[in-house]
Amino acid sequence: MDECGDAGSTQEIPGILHLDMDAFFASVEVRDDPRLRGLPVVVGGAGARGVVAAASYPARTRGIRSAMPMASARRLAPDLVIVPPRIEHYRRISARVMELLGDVVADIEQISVDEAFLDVRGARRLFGAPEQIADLLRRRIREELGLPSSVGGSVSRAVAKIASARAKPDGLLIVPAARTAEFLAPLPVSVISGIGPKAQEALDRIGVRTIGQLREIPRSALARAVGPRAPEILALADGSDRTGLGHRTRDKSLGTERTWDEDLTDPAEVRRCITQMADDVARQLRRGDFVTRTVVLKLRAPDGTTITRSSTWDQPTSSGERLREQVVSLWERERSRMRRVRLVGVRASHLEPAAGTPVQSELTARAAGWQDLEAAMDRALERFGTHSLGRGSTLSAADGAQRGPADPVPDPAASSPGHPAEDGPHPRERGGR
DNA sequence: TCTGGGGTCCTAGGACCC
DNA sequence: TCTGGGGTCCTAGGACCC
Repeated sequence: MDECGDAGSTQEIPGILHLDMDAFFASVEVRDDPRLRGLPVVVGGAGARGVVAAASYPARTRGIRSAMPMASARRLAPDLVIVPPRIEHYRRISARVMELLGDVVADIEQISVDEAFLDVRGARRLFGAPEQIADLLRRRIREELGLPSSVGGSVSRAVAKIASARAKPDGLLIVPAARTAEFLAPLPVSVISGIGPKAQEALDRIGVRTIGQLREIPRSALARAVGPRAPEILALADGSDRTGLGHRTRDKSLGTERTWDEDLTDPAEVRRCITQMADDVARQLRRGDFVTRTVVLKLRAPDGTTITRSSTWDQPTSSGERLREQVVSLWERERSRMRRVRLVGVRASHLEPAAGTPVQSELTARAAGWQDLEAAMDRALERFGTHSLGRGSTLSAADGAQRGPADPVPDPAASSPGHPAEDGPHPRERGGR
């Protein structure tokens, strides 16, 4: 600690913590099936185009990482245990984690299923210094949920997040204010949230690989490489960033997409698929009490070329009928150009809360009838499950043929309960393509 | 057997209004 | 008659994150 407490700002407390669950999905699966302990376990799709969503530490020592194609993971570890994801299960556990955090710290910003920022500056009187609070949180999560987590602490959220990644697995790292620049200098620029593969490449071209180097280059060069975030990143690099907790805003879009192991070639099948997806999205809207004004169709060709086509209404809706109509007409305009399709997606954006939103202007008796029908279908689906109901046109002979990458292929070795496991993906492990 | 699925945010051009 | 600029909305694409 030598000069640490006073060198920089006077007594500045590194009171922003970032707590990240270690290999979250994978850790949950191992916890639930102790036979998996010590094995290379991944959670993810086992199909031809599946990827790793989370990898246990034994899997990581074999070189397996999140976002890696499952085929590559299998090559690295022939004895790989592949567990299909149980997203709902992880969500419930995530909620428990957040409850535990809330028992100790009032100021929390959850940023994903397995991580949260905490401002502990107000909890010191009751629970002690940030280190002690972090220990307490990690211990409780371990004792009550049987799961490992890591915590980073700093005067800013960006540095706290970097610190938690350096602390993994199962560790704690607090960076004193005065040591921030020194801590960051040797780290690769890729640890910065927002520096993805493209920005990294651009920086690499001008000889910048570490945060220390990044601090030395002219602002204009930095701006060219990373765009409008340059000032923010510069503040981070020199340790002056003081960004604290943000506030969660409500959802802005919601959707679903699917990649096929084999490309779709039959237009009727594509149509059926987007119809079902539109219904599904509408159902999610109603469940969340949302209406939408914009629906987006996403198509990916076999070569990876991706297009989106959207359409916006004057009045918001949550009607599956309207989404279907719109998304099918978007498809009709593109189908001649997209003869083979690898991915199809439907998304609703410009979400608004349903309460108080004037419903579609043409809410005539007929439309009202549709809404009643859809509400009844929602209730039936809740009771009997997803496969109990469907519109006539979506239930066709081809239905059984909708094999997807998600076909749970329980890994040969493990007759495990099969679920995904994920480690809080490390900051740089996933990237855009 | 080369690349998932859920999202957010930003940019840029065109249309349109003033 | 010729000309401008700002603001906003929509669409499309892309980078990035977990």
